[in-house]
Amino acid sequence: MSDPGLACCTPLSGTAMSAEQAEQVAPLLKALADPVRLRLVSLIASSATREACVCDLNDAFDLTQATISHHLKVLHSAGLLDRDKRGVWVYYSVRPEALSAVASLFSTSALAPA
Amino acid sequence: MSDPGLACCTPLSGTAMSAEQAEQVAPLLKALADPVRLRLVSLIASSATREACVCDLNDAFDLTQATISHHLKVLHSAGLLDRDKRGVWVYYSVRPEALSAVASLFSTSALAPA
DNA sequence: ACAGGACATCGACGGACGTCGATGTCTGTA
DNA sequence: TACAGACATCGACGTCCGTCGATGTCCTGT
Repeated sequence: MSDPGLACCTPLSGTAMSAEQAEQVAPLLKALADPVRLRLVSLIASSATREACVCDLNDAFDLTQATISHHLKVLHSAGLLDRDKRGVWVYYSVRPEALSAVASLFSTSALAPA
Repeated sequence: MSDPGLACCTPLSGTAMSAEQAEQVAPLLKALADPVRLRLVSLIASSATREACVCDLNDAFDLTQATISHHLKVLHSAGLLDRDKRGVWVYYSVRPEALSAVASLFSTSALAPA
């Protein structure tokens, strides 16, 4: 709200991300913005079968089973992981669409570095 | 920690992200995991000169100047924004290295969708 | 039917987060 | 030198987050 003749800079070109788009993507980033959850997704994504059962994920961390279950729930609620119960075990797999939705933020959208 | 003969799945191939790498990138994601901060970075990155002064950024939101200043500080502390005071005004610009560090997560690392 | 294991849920606790009004600091101008 | 404006900092408030122990639910083998 500066004086017209005293502008400090050009008034921000209009190709930036919309507020709605930001509100949509931020929860995905928030779900990933934790070291444990980041490693969880990475462990599942780098698995040979692109999925992993909770028991093996538990063993990869020095955390309680309740805590790992909580983090998996957060990732699942955010739409980043799929959940598949097979018998006694539960298998989580990554949702490529969700991950690429975040990836496109940094390549094609207004956040592209170049 | 299941019985050897009773494994529920292969014990997670070893190409996943390290704990140290996760601890390093998570703060960057946490800084971006907010709608306001996401728009701030987008506004600055999409600006013609790749920078923006705080006064214009203030006008783009229905938030207090103190709140915007706080968000800019968070982004700056995370290494995502550069700060340059020129006279009365302060100009923020994106740090391409930081942004591409996050971008590489989703393209080349263990989080790549394909 | 029963026992045991895999996983989810609950309740609680300490700490971090987003926002605000008020105030401080610095810079250019009258 | 005094003033006004741009931006940062401070202190406070309510809310959300990460973690835990305890408990619940569901499945499988005996």
